[in-house]
Amino acid sequence: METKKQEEHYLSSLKNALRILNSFSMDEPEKKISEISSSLGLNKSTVSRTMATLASEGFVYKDPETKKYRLGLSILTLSGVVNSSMDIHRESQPILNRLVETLGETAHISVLDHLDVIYLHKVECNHPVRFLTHVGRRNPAYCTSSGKVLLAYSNDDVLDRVIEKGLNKYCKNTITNPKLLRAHLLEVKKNGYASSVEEILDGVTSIAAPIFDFRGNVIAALSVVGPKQRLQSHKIQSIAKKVISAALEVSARLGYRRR
Amino acid sequence: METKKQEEHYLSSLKNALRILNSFSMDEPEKKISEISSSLGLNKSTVSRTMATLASEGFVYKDPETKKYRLGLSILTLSGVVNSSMDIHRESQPILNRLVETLGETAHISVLDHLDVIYLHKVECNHPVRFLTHVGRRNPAYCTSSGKVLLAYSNDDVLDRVIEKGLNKYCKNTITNPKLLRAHLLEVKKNGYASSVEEILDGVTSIAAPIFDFRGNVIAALSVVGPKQRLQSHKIQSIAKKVISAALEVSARLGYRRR
DNA sequence: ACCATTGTTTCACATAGTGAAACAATTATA
DNA sequence: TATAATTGTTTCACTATGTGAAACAATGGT
Repeated sequence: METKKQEEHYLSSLKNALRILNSFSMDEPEKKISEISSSLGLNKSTVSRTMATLASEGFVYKDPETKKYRLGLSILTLSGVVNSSMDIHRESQPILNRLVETLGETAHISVLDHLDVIYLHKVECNHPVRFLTHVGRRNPAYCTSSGKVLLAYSNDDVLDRVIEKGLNKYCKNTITNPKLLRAHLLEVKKNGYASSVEEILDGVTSIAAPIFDFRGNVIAALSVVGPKQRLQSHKIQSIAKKVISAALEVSARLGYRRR
Repeated sequence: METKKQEEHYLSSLKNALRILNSFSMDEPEKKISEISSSLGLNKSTVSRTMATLASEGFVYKDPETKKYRLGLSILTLSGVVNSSMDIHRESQPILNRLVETLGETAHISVLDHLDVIYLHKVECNHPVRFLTHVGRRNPAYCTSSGKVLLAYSNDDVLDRVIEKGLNKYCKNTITNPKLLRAHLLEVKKNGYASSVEEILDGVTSIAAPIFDFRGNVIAALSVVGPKQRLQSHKIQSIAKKVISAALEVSARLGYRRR
């Protein structure tokens, strides 16, 4: 008991429950008790009681047909609280709307969470061909335009940790060489925007620019995403200009004053 | 026969944590340990340990500036799973977009959760004057158009429980008489739509129609909301027609075949 | 500087959560 | 239809775990 670290005094039954919740994903949106039990290495009865408690507060829902559990509406209610209590969510809405209208492509706001980018907000375009991004989605930072912007402007140790964790080749243009990545991010910071053409997914291009808070810190990125065919290479510069100015508009609304 | 016994099997530390999470709201998006402790009647140390565990899995986040806790990004990630695993969310998107464009008002998809309506999905209009609804919001069912639609098509015992819980006069036109409410809901079912003019909030009008699944059950409502001045009484019928047909389109996409 | 307020950690204790196994309830197979 | 197999819930005994009071830290306000 003496040598145990401080982090170990987490409440284990709660920790179990949260791990169970976090194990739900797009690929596995519904699960049976036994599946959860074996995949997380928890006793059947523990899982059973945990799920019953989670259900009692609306965090999961037991489908009466399939008898599988899915995430419940309390999650949705809480996500509404998260969104509406975020200044950036509110302030970016009209600017994103306008940008989507002029460019005809989907726009996002995203932030860095650990080593990933996570999408906070999304305004979809009307094009029939769209992508399967969604609010809350995580992507590796080093192969998305928004992630690269956020890395470019964050502390060096974040980048160090990203590199230490390893650079996977997701797609043909993914930067997997640490040196090249460092050089590329310096370039991104110099240009004030990042672009990503087939670095994470075939045929997908994105362009991102930083959003600053009142202190001049980069707190988020604004990006547009679309198929390579529509966001062609020779258009990237002019689109980037629009993305940068939209991001600056959001920054201004958050109290940022350009020097 | 099972309800009472099961309550004793709930994991209390988990239940505490979930109650804490559910206590976050639009009005109280951030809280200190002591506030949580006193408002929920939990010991300081219990709350402290619970929050630490919640933070370790990203369910809350401690603002380093204010030292207050707010809901974390895991919530957003999970809400993305909830949304994307819902057929209705995906299928309604283009239809809502079109409706918002033609009517110029905000549209929602909502469902019944216990005795409340809860908004699953929202497409906002471009009007500068909008309402503070948000995805995940709960409203009493009996004084919103979508709630009335959902009540009109659900089992009698749901309505009984709503009435038993009491009909509060939220606004000048709120129906607080049980008999009148029952009669009104029969009318709603006959017409195939519901309207609500200043039943929940001053100056707010909404119009809703039911969405059916492949079995012909009503599983959600589609509604438009706007200021009384724009959604004037004499226009309601014609707007309702459009709302009904949009709702039927969504129903068709979910496999509903009109008989 | 002081006291007031809040958050974290310690500690002893009793409760509350655990796992194995029994029991139900389904579902699959013969 | 019977039988086996799989899965979910409940029981039960045990002790690990979460709890509250109080001590300790860390701030903040006056």
